[in-house]
Amino acid sequence: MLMQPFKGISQKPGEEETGLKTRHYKDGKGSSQPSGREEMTGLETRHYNGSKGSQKPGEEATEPTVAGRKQKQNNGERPVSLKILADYLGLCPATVSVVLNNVPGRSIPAETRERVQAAARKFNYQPSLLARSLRKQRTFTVGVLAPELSDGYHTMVMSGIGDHLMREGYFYFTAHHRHKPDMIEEYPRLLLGRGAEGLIAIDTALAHALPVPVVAVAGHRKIPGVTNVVLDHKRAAELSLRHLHQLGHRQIAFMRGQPFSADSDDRWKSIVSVARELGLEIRTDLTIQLERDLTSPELGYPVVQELLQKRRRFTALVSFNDIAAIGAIRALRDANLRVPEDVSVIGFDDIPVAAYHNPRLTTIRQPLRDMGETAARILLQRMQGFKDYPEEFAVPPELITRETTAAVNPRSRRR
Amino acid sequence: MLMQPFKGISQKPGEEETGLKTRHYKDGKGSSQPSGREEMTGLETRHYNGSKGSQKPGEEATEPTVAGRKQKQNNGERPVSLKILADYLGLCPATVSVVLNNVPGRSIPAETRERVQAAARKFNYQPSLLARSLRKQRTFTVGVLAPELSDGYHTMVMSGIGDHLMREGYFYFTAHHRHKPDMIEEYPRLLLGRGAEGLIAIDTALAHALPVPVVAVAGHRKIPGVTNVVLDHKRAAELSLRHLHQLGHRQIAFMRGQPFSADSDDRWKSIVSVARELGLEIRTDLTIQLERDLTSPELGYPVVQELLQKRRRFTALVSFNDIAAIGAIRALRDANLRVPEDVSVIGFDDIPVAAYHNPRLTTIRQPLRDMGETAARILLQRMQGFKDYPEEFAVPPELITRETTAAVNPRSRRR
DNA sequence: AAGGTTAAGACAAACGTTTGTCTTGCGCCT
DNA sequence: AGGCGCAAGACAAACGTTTGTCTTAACCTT
Repeated sequence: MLMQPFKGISQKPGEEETGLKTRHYKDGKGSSQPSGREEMTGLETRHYNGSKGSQKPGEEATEPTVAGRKQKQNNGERPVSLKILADYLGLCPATVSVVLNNVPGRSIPAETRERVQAAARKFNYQPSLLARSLRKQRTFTVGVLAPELSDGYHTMVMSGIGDHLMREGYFYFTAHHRHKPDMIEEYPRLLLGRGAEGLIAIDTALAHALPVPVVAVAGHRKIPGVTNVVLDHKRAAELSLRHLHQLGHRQIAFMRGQPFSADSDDRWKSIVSVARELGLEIRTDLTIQLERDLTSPELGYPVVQELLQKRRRFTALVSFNDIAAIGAIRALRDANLRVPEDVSVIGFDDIPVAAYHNPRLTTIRQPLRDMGETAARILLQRMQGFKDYPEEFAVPPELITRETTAAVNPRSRRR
Repeated sequence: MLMQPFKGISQKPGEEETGLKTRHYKDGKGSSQPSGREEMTGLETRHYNGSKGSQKPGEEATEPTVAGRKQKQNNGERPVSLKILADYLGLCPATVSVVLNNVPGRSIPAETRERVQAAARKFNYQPSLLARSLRKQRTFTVGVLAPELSDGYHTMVMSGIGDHLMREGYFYFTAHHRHKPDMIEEYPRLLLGRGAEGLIAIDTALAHALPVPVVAVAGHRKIPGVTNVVLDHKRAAELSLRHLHQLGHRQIAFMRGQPFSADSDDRWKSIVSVARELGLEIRTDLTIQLERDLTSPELGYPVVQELLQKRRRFTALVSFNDIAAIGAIRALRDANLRVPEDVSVIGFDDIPVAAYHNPRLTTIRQPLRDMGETAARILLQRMQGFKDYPEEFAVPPELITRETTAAVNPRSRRR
């Protein structure tokens, strides 16, 4: 009993420890000789150089085992740690870490290097990012906050975010808040507690900046220190209004988004501004205002019904988004108006539904996936200390011409 | 200089330390008296009982500061830790931890308790889940693996998963693999390295079980040890076929899903079985096979065109899913067939698009959100050591009757 | 007054890493 | 032979918690 076999990795019964010549990393607990270093000097060759002879290369990996002193019931079977690996190799954990991370400036002979790497493979060593994060004060993790996970808009942005983050080796927590203010308040804190080094908030009424970099996508408010990735609404308005204008439309109805949201305010302001440039009149009796919940299915239906009851003449409708446009089209059809023959309708977003709808929806495409990627990119830059970021980052939209817009029809049976 | 003020939380210039009577938690570095404990006994009142007098309640919180010896450049501004809080309170971190976690069986006087809680609030203390996780070997984190983040099917499941997990106080990492085998192999390992205690894989061709509990949703393969949450395909087939049967349809075309997927195999087997029960014939010349990529937009279009060229008579089409159904309907219309007057079409999934489509799609609803919740529930149970779980968990579908199915039309101009 | 009990909280070890510093032996130089 | 430089790797201290054990003073009992 002068020398125990290395703790932590159990030997197969067949192979004795004699051939292994492992060396103990002194940790003062496992070895039975408290001050036995001197006695062991004979064995303490710095260079471990006998393993290959006694260990057949093709041999199966022996099962790693928990190293705990008290050896609590060994189900649970913890994954093999650096320490266990080091014990097995007769090295100190630090050295193993150095090898596995290719730390520059540390000289490790090729043989040791290979030995360590082979052992890591053999035991399928997976470093604990938890421990690493704690030590390095760096988690490579960010938090993503969205109102909803089942909504096409948000998930498309998330998809872009995910693409970029994973490409850069980051992982992310997702949390959804359903626009509940207390959750919007609480989750960022929780995410930071879990080590998120940055936060992306999609379509969220964030209250304030945080002690980590924050990037918003279509943020509801402008918050100092928070970069807001938004659509270039001016360009969007130009695309849709010019399109309709070129088709001959002069009497255009408009749908406004919910109030108190920077995003929908911006959209509206841009429309007003571009309409003025084009000499188009925005009539209040042709303007309808959407209620709060923008994801409700038949969003556009009732408001357009209401509009139709006014019996005002219009040849085109600019919808706040695609969902509302679809509801609007249904309302128009139910009133025996054809789209696009009698009324042209243009949507916004280009959600996946839009291309499938019958008729296919003409719309302004928000490059949502790009916006997500952009947000992730900016966040990572800011996390690397890049200070010179814009307060707002506008992404250009695209006009997708499909089937719901057409030239004004002189023979149309309008009201 | 006999006593320094507590390190780690900087005082406002105005308020002197005299009134604070903090007590040093002995850590051997900050205090200038290495063996000065005896000399300090006069100050070492166990009960901290003078702060209220000198600290006005309404007073703003002083800014916490990094405690590091070397006091590296103090931007970065680390969040306040248990140790800092303890130093401030003149307690030991362990005690603060005990109070903040309400550890049972430890006696802490109410006054101390309140003092600690007040300080935690004051400095907005947020425990490091990282450190906690490392210590407790418990992360309250799971991983969620999906092919895609922008797809309605997957995100609806994710939404259910997220709901349940957050409700139970868990957070989760999301990773998407786009069906790439190497990522399907790699991500689970990475997720475990980050401390995930369990894994949910949606629509994924997982290769093997893992050292943590795994639950699949619509898993491609049956893997021992992995609970698979699937739709009750038998019931689904009954719902759709009985529906069409009752409407008088006898000549029915079928669309099969991609091969080598357990999920689509099960669907098909159930259809065959139920058709037999109902005495419906499944004709091979009315059966079309879908290609691999099921999320491609116009999935159903070409295959139905091909079918139509055969000039076989059929009055109804059972589609593999909603997306394909929409493509199919377009193909039918382009061939001057009306839906549902000439051909009834029934979809599968009830994706959000389905209700918006024109005509609204009759379909079999997969309770995707429920399936996600169920998967999360099962996972959590298994993580708590619950062993008695089923290998497969079937969730019942629902028939959603909308506008694309109708009774067989005797005056139909069929081919 | 001695001993026992208990309340309050300190202490230390541990979780699994990383990193700055230190030790030791070896080879080389003059 | 003494000194130097360097290669190889050990050592120890952190990162921020939690938890089992230990200490101390006060209180209680007889």
